[in-house]
This record gives sequence, structure tokens and C-alpha cells, in this order.
Amino acid sequence: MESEREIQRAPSRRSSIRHVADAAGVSMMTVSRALRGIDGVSEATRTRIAAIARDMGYIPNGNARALAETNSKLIGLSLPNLFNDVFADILEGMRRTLHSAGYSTVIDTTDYDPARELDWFERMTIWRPAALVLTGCAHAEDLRRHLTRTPLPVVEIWDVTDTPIDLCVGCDHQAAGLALARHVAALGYRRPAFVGPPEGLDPRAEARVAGIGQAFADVGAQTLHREPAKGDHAYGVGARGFEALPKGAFDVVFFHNDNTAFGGLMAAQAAGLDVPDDIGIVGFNRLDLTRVLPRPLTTIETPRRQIGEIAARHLLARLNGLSPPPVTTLPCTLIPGETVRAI
Amino acid sequence: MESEREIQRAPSRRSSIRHVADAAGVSMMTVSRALRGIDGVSEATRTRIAAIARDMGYIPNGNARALAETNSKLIGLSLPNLFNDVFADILEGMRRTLHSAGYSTVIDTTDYDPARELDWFERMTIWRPAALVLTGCAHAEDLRRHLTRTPLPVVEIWDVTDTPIDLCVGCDHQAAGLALARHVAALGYRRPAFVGPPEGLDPRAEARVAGIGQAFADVGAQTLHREPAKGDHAYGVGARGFEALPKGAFDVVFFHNDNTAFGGLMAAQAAGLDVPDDIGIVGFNRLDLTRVLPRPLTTIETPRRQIGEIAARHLLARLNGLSPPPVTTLPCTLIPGETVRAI
DNA sequence: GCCAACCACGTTAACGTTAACGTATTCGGA
DNA sequence: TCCGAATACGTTAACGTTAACGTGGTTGGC
Repeated sequence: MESEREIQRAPSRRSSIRHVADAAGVSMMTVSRALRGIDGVSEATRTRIAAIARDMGYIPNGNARALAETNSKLIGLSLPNLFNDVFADILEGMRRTLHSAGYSTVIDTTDYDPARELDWFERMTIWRPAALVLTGCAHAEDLRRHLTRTPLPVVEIWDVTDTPIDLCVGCDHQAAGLALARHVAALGYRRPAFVGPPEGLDPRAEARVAGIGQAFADVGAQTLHREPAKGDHAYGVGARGFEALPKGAFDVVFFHNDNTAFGGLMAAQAAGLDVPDDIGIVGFNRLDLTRVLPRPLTTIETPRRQIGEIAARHLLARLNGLSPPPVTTLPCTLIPGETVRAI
Repeated sequence: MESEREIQRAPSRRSSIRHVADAAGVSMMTVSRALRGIDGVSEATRTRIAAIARDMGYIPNGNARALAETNSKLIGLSLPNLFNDVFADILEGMRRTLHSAGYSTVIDTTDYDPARELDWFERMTIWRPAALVLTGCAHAEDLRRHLTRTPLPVVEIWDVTDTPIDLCVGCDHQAAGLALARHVAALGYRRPAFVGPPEGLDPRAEARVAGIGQAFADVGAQTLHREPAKGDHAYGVGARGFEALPKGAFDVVFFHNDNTAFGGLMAAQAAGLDVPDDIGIVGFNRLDLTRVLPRPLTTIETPRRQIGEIAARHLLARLNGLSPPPVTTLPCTLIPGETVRAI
């Protein structure tokens, strides 16, 4: 006796192209052509078939289509995580554009782990995607070899590099760090610190630190101190990192991003320090959070949405047999803010 | 003459199960069984085939497999957006669990638009996914009809309902609003307002408002005022919404979530109001942001990660022919905070 | 009035995999 | 010594679609 709790759901009403063809009294090929909007079908037949297909609830089988066409309309996307507005912005920019061209995105996250990125590649390739998109330009050697060999279009986003695998759309984080820090150094700050992820975790941190360090080296300031911090969330990383800094040793603290900077801001406030009178605080990215702060955060705006859109456009061009520029570097915009001041 | 800029990438080294079979001197079926770990192959043959497949760089074709098995290892996931830690948390909870069972997730966003959710369904079904997961329990009538008829497992997450389509895992937002507001009302507050999305956009807002309103009605307080607010980002919504409230008309303001509440907090501060001395501020969800505020935000913690994990586990059970409970309601935890006080 | 071109469709053979069923070989037991 | 069962494979026929290549009928030009 069957369990009473066994849930019986409606049986599949499978309808293939053949069923539609039989109902319409034409061949399968005519249905295929009609539904895909391909030449060789009279307008009358096309509308008749479309109506029949709709009535029958026909849904094309993407797997069969991908098999016959030898690749699918899926695009694999690898991001470090989704707990960051940066990646949500980039993703949204890409998704819209790709979507309107009939592609679907399959996302996976790596948590900045190169091994997981390689794993992603292997699992994604199974679906014979139309293209692969990945974050940053630093990859495990194995993965890089695979990506170089694959016939698929590959897009690296967010970072830029001189040696792209295929296409690359991003911004120059070192140049952004440099521009941001030059602005701060010009105000008179000379004892800088950086709070962010430990070395080797996020390649963007390395680039930003390099840029910031250079700006201060150029004016003969104290060497940039790097304070590594870890934690469950960016806010805590910023707060803990700030608290770990030796008191009074620095006149300005750069943070890896705006969330971290906000954590630092709260820690400074808790320590009874005035920003910017006692210490300067500088973020990165210009996230929405910074737009409601009573004292606007000094930061630099990264064109995330635009990176996503342009990456998607270049990718579509590539899929259509064109040759978009291999590397596209988008400019960042300095937001002076009020968490640093002339000293 | 071909364009110099034409990028030539490595040609496809297509290797199918047949190539592996030929190289190993066995039939395709043996390779298929060996690689999938299915009985009927000797251990010696299995390791030999595995080695050959690896050397040849063989990658199984998921589309062909899905076609032969009549459904794929993809799971379609519909979320309102990704600019919200809530959905990132839920997604991360599900992803890990599904992933380790060999499933990949295909995400799409709807921006709270029922029409886009229907569109998602139609585009997703093309891939013959193993299951569908969608946010909330309110859907367009068309979509609901489709979902009821489909033989696929369907999971509704985040909200709960008495009439699930199939499975449902979430928390009771009305009960959470009630618990949260009872705590606030018990402190003596009697003139409440709510700032959040306009009516009809986010069903969770309706539920929370209902709960909050009831708590105050129960103590004979002033009727809950609802202030609709829109904007590019949650922080701005909160700030603009707070500013739009008639001055002095309310003693406590509930916000739709913590991001919005933070915007309101900043607006209150900008208006020279002390929180909680001049006005109470209450959030929802307990996002990470609230963990670094100098004065902890009064809010209620929603078990997002857990919802994702349990939803994934129930879904896997369902896919394995078991019958997990149709509806699972997870409890929320009141965080008293310090942005309200006894008055 | 003939032929070329074109239009609107049809046929055939993949695409790569797996479910279902078939078949040698070995082995233990009566 | 023979048989049934288990083991380790192999064969066949889908799964649903599309690319490539037909084919019959109409049209237009000279």
C-alpha cells in the first residue's frame, strides 16, 4: 500500500516539436524554422504554427537544441561572492544585456579560492556554455592553461591586465589607488595606513595598495602601513582592523572598500576620534551606503554597472564573429568627500 | 585577405564518450557506467577508463546527458534582486547544499515584477531543470497555474503560506513584525510609523505592516502610519521616507529593513534628532551593517542562511523520491538593540 | 514555350548520452 | 556434470532538435 503522504503531482504533458508538426500537418523542420523565425516558411504557415504551439503549451528543449547546435545559450559566470554590491552591480549590468540577446547566466561563487575557480570551470564546461566570464585576471596556472586552450570566448572582468586570456573589461585598481591617494597626499597627509584583506587573498587589494603606496612614496611620506584583517563580514573587518592600528601612528587610514571603511568609521567614533579632525578615513568603490552618510566618505567611484554592460556587449560581439578590443579600461571618478581635509 | 585583428583561438578538441571507448577498447556504455560510478564494471576497467578519460581531457556533455535522462542537473532560481544581503544569504545557503549534490543553480532576478517572474519560468523551463525555486508565495495567476501543473518540484522560499504550490521554507513575516512591534509597544511607544516600499510591490512589506499594526492596535495606540518611499537604493529610500514624515507626529519609526533603517537613522541625525531620546528607530532582518553601529539597531533576525540550507535539503529529499514537509516555518529572533528605549 | 531562379517546404543524418535489454564467461553447489 | 546465478560487459533504440541537402511547384524573362 502506498504511503498516503506520497505527493502526486501532475504528469508531464510532454510536447515535442513532433507533436506540433503532426498537429499542424507539416514537417518538424518547418516547425523548427517557424518558431525560430528562420526564412523558408510562409507568413501564413508561421502564424498558424505559432498559434498551435502556444495552444499545445509547447516548450522547446534547450538541451536538445544545445546538442544539435553543439553549444548552448548559457553563459558561465564566476564571482568571488554575492555579499558585495560590487559584484551585484557588475552582474546586473551583464545580465540585462545578455538576457535580451537570449542568453541565460549560470553563476557560481569562489570565495577568492583559486581551487574553487578551477572546480567551477570543470563543472561549467559540462554544459557546453556559449562563453565563460570570470572575475579578475589572476587564476590558478591549471585554469589559465585550460582557458587559453578552450575555443570558447572568455571574458575577464573587474581587473585589467596586459595579458588577457581573450577579452578583458575592467578598471585599473592600481591607477585608482594612485589617484585617490594623490588627492589625499596633496591635502598634507603623510602617515598613511591601509586596512584590508591579508596579502594574497584579493588581487585588487594588492593593486590598490601599490597605487596608494606609490602616491605617498612620491611625496616622501612615511611608508604605507598595511594592516591585514579578517572577519565574517566587511564591516567587522574594517572595525577590527582599525582597532588593531597602533594609536596615533597614522593620520589617514585607507580601507579596501566602502563597507570596510564604514566599519572603520564606526570604530573611530567609538574610540572618541573625530573624522577628519583627528584622523582621515578613505574608502573605495563609492557604494550606495556612502550616499546617506552625514559626512560624505572620501572614496573613488568604480564603474561597476558599466563594466558589466560593456563586458556583455563585447562578449555578444565576439559571439557574433566580430573582434571587440581585447582590453577595455574604464575610468574611475574621485569623490573628494569630507572624511579627509587639508592639514 | 583576412583581417589581421581576427582572433584565432585554439580549435575544439572534441572528445566524446566514443573516443574514450575506442581508446580503451570497450563499448560506450562501459565508459558511461565507469565514469558515473555505476555497477557492472570491474574495478580494474573502471580505473583504466578513468585514467584514459582524464588524459584525453574528456568532459561529459551535460546537454546530451540531460536529453537522454529527460531532465537536467540544473536548478532554476528566481530572486527579486541581488542588491540585498537577504537574498545573497539565502542563495549562499542553497547553493552550497545543492552544489555538493551535483546540481548547478541558474539564477535570475525579477525586480519584484510578476511579469518578469512569468518570463523567468518560460525561459527556465527550456532547460528542463530538475527543480524550480522562487522567492515568496505571491505569484501572477498565470504562473501559479503553470507551477501547479508542472511535474517539477517547486520550492517557495523566504515567505510562508497555507497553500504552498509544492514545498515552502521561510519565516512568518507578519508574526515577526508582530513580535518586534510588541516589544516596542511594551516600552511605551504609541505613535508608530512605517517607512518602506509602496503598497503592492513587496509582499513582505504587507505582512510586516500587518503584524506591526496589530501590535499597536492591541494596545490601543495611534493607527500605524505607512509612508511609501522609492529610490535607487534602500539607504536613500529610508532617508527620503523619514524626511517625508510630518515632524513630531510619531514617536517610533519602523523600517522595512535594516538598510532602510540606516538611511532613516542618518536622516534623523541630519535633522538634529537624537535616537532613541527624540525618536525610536526599528529595522528588520539584522544585517551585518547593524553589527558595527555604535548604538545597536533594534531589529529582528531572520534566519536567511538556514532557510536556504533547509530549502535545499528538502528539495534534495524531494528529488530522491521522499516526501519532506510541505511547509517549514523558521523562527525569527528579536534583537532588542538600543534605538528604542522605555518611555 | 522553355529554362532558370526562387519559394516553401520535406528527408536524412547527425549531436552525445543513457535506459533497457541481450550475451558471453565464470563459479559455486547439488 | 550440469544448471542457475552472478559478473562484466555489449547492442539497440531512444531523448528532441537542427544542419545540410533535397524536391516539387510557381513565376518571370526572352
